[in-house]
Amino acid sequence: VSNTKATKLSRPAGRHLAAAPADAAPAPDSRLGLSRARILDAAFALLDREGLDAFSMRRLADELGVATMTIYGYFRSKDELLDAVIDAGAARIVVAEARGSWRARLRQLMLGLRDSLREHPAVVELRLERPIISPGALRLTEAGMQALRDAGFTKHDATRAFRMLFIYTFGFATFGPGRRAEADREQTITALSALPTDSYPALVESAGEAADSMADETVFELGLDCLLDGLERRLEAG
Amino acid sequence: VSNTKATKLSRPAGRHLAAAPADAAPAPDSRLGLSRARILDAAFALLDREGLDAFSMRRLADELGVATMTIYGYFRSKDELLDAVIDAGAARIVVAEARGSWRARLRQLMLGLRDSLREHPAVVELRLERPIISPGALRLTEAGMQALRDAGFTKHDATRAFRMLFIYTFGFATFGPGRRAEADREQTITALSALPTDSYPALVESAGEAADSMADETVFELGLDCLLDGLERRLEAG
DNA sequence: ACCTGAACACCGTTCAAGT
DNA sequence: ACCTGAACACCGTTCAAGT
Repeated sequence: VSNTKATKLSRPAGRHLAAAPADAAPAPDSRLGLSRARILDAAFALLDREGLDAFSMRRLADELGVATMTIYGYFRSKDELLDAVIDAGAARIVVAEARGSWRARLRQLMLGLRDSLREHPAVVELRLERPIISPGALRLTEAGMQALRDAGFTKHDATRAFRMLFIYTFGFATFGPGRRAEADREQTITALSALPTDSYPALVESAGEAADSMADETVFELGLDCLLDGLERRLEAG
Repeated sequence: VSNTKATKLSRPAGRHLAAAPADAAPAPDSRLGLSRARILDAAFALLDREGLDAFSMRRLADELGVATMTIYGYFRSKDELLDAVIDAGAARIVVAEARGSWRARLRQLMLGLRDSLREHPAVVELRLERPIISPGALRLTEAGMQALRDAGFTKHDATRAFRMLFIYTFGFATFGPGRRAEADREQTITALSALPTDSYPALVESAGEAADSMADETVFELGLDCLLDGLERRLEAG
């Protein structure tokens, strides 16, 4: 009942994976040793291994050695299953211990979130169509809100500041350098070298640097620190 | 041959929509008045109207009053068609005139990008799987690079700064308040009111503000200004 | 009760055939 | 030459039937 892939777990994947929300399908007493938890683990592994496009109920059932329709005894629909995957993914987000200044605490939280999202790209893809609020994700929000409130931000400003940091981090996980960072870098070189110098002077001049930035992981921290600079400035201005 | 939906066009949609890259399928001499441009316009309209999930080659063909396979005479595959949609979408991004300080220029550029992305959510969805470099998108990059180089950033720092702003803006378009902002706000209220006060004190205390922030459009500008603050600070520090 | 195969309404795409 | 229907290998899900 454990994940095939080694992942940072904030707590062991077990009972909370099996817990069904009130309006979800019930978990039957399986004859095949099936359970919501086991199905979710298999779904997670399949998603991490082959991505959202390759995921289907039929393939998941094959993976589990079970008829396709058997899964529908545990999850009402593909949508409900994917919602549960998100919940489980959010529960695996590492929430760092609160240490140091409000800046340091927020910085650590967002770096942890970035790392978690990088390990589960499918969760990021799924987020597109659903709001980002599940009990797991909210533990992170709680820690962030505590840091911001301790810093002196009002309730109004703290929620907006957290949301800005949260969206930035999800955005970077989505559009930042990914699995194909090196391929992206090369495609960028090709695209930029085809540009006419007279209408794209600044870009042609910096073509090498621009291509490198496509694979540059430190851009995340640059943006994060800039956001924190801005918050600090607003805090000082009152 | 014009779009059914009124959109900000940086230049009229016409010939550039029909132009095929070197490795794309050729555009035949149609008997039905079909062309790459007409197919792209229909695809754009369908995507904007019903979203990526509802989009299919069969539905697009229906829309055009044509057999499904006819489209394959103009685009080799669904993938090639969607790539062309992205190119056309990127070409529609409004690039503001360069006016005022470097800060003001970058700010305007990113607000224009945000507006363009909001009008074509499907383009954002498509971006997930492809690198963000097409001639249309690069006009924006060129304008941004000019502002940053004028400000005094090195080639290296300017590319990283632009990428950070670009990713932030795409992230906001993806994860920020969308069509269902009000629904998200309400779902958030529900989720937060179910939290136990003792383990989520900061969040429960700010539940109302947190829910409001889900639909708050001004968070985009808060983050943008924070990022620009950070850049300014780095510029002054040298 | 838990599990399953057949069937339905969809996909993208190949391929041979129409005009 | 441009266009098309049938066919293939896939989907998610319903529904009636197996054990």
